[in-house]
Amino acid sequence: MVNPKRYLVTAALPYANGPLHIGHLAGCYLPADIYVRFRRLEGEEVLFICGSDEHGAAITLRAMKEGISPRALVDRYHQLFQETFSGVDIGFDYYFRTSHELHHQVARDFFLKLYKKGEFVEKSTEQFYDEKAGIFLADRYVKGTCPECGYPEAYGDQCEKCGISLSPTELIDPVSTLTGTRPVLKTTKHWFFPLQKHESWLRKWIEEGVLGGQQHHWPEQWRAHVIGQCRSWLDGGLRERAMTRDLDWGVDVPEEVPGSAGKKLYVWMDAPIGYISATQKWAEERGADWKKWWQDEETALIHFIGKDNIVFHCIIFPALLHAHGDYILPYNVPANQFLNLEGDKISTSRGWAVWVHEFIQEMPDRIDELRFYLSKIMPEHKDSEFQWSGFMEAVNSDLVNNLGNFIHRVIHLTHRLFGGKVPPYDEEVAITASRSPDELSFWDSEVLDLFDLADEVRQQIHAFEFRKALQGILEIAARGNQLLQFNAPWELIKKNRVAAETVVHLGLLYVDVLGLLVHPYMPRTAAKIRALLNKDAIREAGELKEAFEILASLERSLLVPGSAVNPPERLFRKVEEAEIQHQREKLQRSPSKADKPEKVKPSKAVEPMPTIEFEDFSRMDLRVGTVLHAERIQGADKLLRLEVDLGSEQRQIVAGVAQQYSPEELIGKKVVVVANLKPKKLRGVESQGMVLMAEDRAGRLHLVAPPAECENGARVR
RNA sequence: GGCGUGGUAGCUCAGCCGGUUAGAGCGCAGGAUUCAUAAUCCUGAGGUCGAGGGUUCAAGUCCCUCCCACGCUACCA
Repeated sequence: MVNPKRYLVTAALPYANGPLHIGHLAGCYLPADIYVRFRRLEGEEVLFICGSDEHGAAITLRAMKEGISPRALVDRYHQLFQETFSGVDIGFDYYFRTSHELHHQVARDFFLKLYKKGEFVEKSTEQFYDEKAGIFLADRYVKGTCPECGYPEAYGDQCEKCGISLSPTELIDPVSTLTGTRPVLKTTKHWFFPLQKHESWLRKWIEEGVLGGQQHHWPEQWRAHVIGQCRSWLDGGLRERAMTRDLDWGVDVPEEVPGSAGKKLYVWMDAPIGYISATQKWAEERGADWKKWWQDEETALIHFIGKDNIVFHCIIFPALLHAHGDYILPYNVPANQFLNLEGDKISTSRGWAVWVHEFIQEMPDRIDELRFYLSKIMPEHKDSEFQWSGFMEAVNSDLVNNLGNFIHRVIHLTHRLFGGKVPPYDEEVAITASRSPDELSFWDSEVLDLFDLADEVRQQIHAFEFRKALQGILEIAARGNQLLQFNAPWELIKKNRVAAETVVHLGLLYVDVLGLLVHPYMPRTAAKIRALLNKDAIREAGELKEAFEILASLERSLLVPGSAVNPPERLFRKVEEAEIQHQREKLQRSPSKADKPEKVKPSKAVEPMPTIEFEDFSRMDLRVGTVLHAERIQGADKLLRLEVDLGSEQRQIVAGVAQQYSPEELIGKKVVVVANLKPKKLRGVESQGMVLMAEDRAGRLHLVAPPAECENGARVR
């Protein structure tokens, strides 16, 4: 493709279990919105799609906590999202939701097609099952004590205290969060998508931009961290991934698939299909064609996301789309990094965030200012930080002093010197160049200068460099200020009226161009600028393209001499210290500090564990053994494979002590072994027991050594 | 632990394929100016380019090691 005919732009589907914060906005919604608006100003055909992601275990869990149905929870956030987006002028063409019946249908069809093509592998695995509730438990439904740090509220997929990722079977004393009962392991069947089968074409597509022998896109236009992340996945070897779950809230696995009862699509398969279903819904409502957006090679699909989503949008979803066969693949995935807040990570659970819906309520007249500041600090290539003092500085110096004041200045001069009418311009009269007070210039070269500056902005947007483009816009305003400063039309008019007229006309031209360029970032401000100049409201229908053509042709100005200009109006108001102080205090009042689970150092005292019955203890079969053989396990830097003599038998045991003990050190050592522990595979090697270790203050492990006189197989009790 | 991205003036960041005294904006200091929302314009001070090695006539810019931040991922039974 390489030269797209139209653009299908998506922004990550927000997950309906919490409100939106500024990080979400800066991460993908704002850049997507800016991109879409800019492309439309250039007359391109664009469709902008998004919607609420409403399935998954976390939503059921959250709903249960609040004592409401998942439906009610999802409805609440869907509503809030829509209000929030429209409150900050994120202008989706269609905002859908994955709980909608049409989406279910589309997702099921998608799955069924892959199933029929034989793209899945069926596999049975053991998973925790809640006998009381009668359902299988997703990882997050299982809670227990973290084997790493002893935190008693760890989830089956991760401990929120120490951050280690877990599998539910690793938890000590696992408990179902649904019923509080102890879950049992049970076999369940799932459909897996073998990503490894797609590795070679994925690599070519990502690294060279080549798909099916054709140049699909230019990889150098993709961000470094996006490609890097993908390469890291590819190099690490792709694996099969389960595409289904045992859940009761989500998209059903199609009934045509045998054994589908009770199975739902994995949310990460379900959600991106939402982009497709949303497009279909949009098309259905206005009798448009959705296929050209998803099936025409000349459509550029662009996913705006945060960096945590890269693998899904660059590897898994494209692989699914490709396997399906009917769809185009993303043209670019401009993922942003993360936005921090006042020195700390934004955290929904800790309440360390600036909520967008609250901002809208508290500062309803500062929406453009928020969009501006977030654009200015957008984490395009690395994490960045939102600071209220930064917000104040940016608004006051960039918007009030530079941009706002310049526009006000020009409009004011037009009224003061020329009775509020656009003055004529003279191509022959010499004026001082805006670029330097020592250079003479003329109309043509000044117009072309302006054109060049604006064109630079254009190119930056095309390259997804929204910060640079914004800088370029501010530079245009600064250039405008220089033009006025160097020529001083308020003085010049006394000696050379024609020159003064030309300078002010040029100033108005700057204002007009700024009005257009600023629109994607600050649509409200752009509307005010248009109104000042008495121009039609921006309809995002090629206005910029037209303006560029006129400027480049030098045949006429964008403004008609003699036409009226409205009286100056303030575009921006300074932010006072008190305003941001209020916001800072609000942030400090958040539950954040108190609740923040501190990262535990290994030296931390181990908390006492609950009392157990004697029988609980006696169920353990502890034996004395001798290490006969020890060796490293390939690809594992913490694991050793041990062969231990337990008297009556030899066992293979995997121990995570490679960093403290070398294999040689262990051979011949007497150890205490838990002999009746259920075997488990670690790094592909089965471990038939566990060697007891004591942990010292630094977290290092030491063998628990039985007395030398005990023989192998002796019981420990 | 592995991988990825980043670590450049007080702050926010540019610096592509290595090449003269390392740049911009904000902030700060001095000056000019008064048409404008005490705005603008000019000038200036400020950096051993995360640390340490190496390659080269020449290195923020390439290579190695290490440290820090963030993300992804994984095997401490």
